[in-house]
Amino acid sequence: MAFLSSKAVYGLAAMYTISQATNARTMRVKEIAAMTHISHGYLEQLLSSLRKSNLLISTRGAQGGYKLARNANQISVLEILEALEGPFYKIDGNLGSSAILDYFWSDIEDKMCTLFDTKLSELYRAYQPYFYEI
Amino acid sequence: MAFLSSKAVYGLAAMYTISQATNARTMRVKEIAAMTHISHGYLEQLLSSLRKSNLLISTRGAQGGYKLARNANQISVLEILEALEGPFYKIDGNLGSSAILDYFWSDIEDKMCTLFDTKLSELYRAYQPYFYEI
DNA sequence: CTTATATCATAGTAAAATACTATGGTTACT
DNA sequence: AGTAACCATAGTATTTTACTATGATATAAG
Repeated sequence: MAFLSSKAVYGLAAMYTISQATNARTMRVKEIAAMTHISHGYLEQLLSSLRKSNLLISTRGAQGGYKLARNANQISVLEILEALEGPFYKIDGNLGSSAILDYFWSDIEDKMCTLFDTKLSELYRAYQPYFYEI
Repeated sequence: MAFLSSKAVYGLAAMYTISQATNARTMRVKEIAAMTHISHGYLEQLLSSLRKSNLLISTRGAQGGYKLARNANQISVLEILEALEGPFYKIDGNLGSSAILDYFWSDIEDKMCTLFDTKLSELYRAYQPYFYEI
């Protein structure tokens, strides 16, 4: 049971890569693809979705590319996931439902959102310490 | 983005229904299907998976049916989900990976497991209070 | 003004997963 | 023997996934 598609993992990898660009310079799809090992054509589609969700700004033509639309501390992982896979929801309707289970699932839904409420800028800070423990 | 399939929701609904049976009596698929509004044929498949994962015990023939294999306080929601959808994992391989993001995703994986580490017996107790608040 | 370099938009597609239905077999109580 | 249940497997329409392919459009540089 994969709880995420590669789209989500790719998307976060791309966003993280762009967020690490020096001086917030624009990065070309080709560069991002090389760094993340995501296929160029597919990556273009993902970045396009992220742009349409106002998480990225693009410049066309030579010397063009992508950069973050907002500061990395104002973009959450949840926003990235939802931009690529649509808003979080359990499943359609109240399948096999009972009131108790409806409360349980809606509680899970809330906690899932909380789980992914991490800002792009926090990733490096939060997980960097692990490197020194090994 | 549905973070769960109907299989998981159906499966928990069925397990919860069985757990609520008086005196731990066996319940027929037909009964469970009627109570949960899950198609009889499909439900049979789900219950079969749950039995193969040692969460249910079945009796064949007339007066047969299903009952919990263990006490409801020894069966977690996570076990039910994994019985139906296979073990939790992010996605295959290290797609678009960086060390930072690998740590992030494995952290998420742990937290997801914690999230679903609720026992069947706790569902009623944990969510019952909400009924009095409305 | 042309050319090279980018993104942008859309269509197609193979493979897998989902959510079932259908059919017949096996077991066990009466 | 008959009937009521679970058991096992196969089939299937629909949707999603993870791409590839093609060409259009915009912009900077020469």
